[in-house]
Amino acid sequence: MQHTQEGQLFTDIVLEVFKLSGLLITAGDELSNELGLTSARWKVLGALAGMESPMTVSQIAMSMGQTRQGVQRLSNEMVQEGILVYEENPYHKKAKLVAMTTKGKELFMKLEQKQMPWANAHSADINAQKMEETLDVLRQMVESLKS
Amino acid sequence: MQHTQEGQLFTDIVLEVFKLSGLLITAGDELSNELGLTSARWKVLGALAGMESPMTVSQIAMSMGQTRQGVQRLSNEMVQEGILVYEENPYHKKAKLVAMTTKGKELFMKLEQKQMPWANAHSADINAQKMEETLDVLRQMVESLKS
DNA sequence: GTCATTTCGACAGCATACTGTCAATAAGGG
DNA sequence: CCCTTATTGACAGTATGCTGTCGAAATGAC
Repeated sequence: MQHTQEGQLFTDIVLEVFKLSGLLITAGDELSNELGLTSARWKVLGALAGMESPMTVSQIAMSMGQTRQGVQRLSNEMVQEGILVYEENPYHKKAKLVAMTTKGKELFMKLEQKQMPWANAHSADINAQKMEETLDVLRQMVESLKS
Repeated sequence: MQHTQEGQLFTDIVLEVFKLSGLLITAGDELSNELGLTSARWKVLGALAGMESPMTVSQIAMSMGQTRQGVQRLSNEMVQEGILVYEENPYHKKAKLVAMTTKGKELFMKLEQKQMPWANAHSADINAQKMEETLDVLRQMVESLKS
């Protein structure tokens, strides 16, 4: 068996995604570390900020594409530090809802203020139409791998 | 400061790359585990296979976009298991050259035979031209983040 | 209402990958 | 040749994220 043309491109993209992911985690850590956060915690805040209503740990994990155990560990630590708070869930007594505290919301706003110029600078020379198509391809790959 | 159009797309791509990377590592582990390997070790073999001549640990790490310490750990374990072997480096007495053993080469061939149909299947419904552009965008992002 | 199934929090264990540090070695400039 | 600098291997510590397991609780079918 040989790679099809698409299969070879797919494989090349896979290798590039591995490299890029490592660089992005490092960059995210650098952007967030002076606020006492990391890439992983930032992503939890981002998941919460992207929704109007608070979510359970499982729902956050689902939206991040990770396991609930990992998110549980992060959110427990962030509750300890006063960034998040567990609220009673009227629909489920055991699965508490995770919400940002005022401190958490302030942190996330500061992070966004640092992330925006960073993202703008690193994307200035990249064609927007090609980025749209990139996003589309990546989403297709995610969808294909989820099943 | 607000996101530019490109900055917003860049940010969306970043989040999708995080998701995809996790799924790909899991998929790679599944493909390789019955051969006693993992995604990380597979990548080391891939780096070696992509070059004609053997490389040092530092060179492998550089090509993988990782730190030499991590690759050193992986390669030490793989030497223990007879997959890799350290050879004397005529140009540097301390930095040994890493090479695949016969067993390592056989493993990598078997991995490729499993990876190809997997890649072909998951890419069959994705437009090749769009994948070319995706690869191009990802490489631009990697380049932008390296500096 | 009862019971099987699912979900949830917690914990343990493992693999990956980062940083920092250290001593030993190698490389290069004077 | 000597001495500063860079590279290398090894080790420790930390963070992330996976799997698996467990008991408790919630859910849903009947």
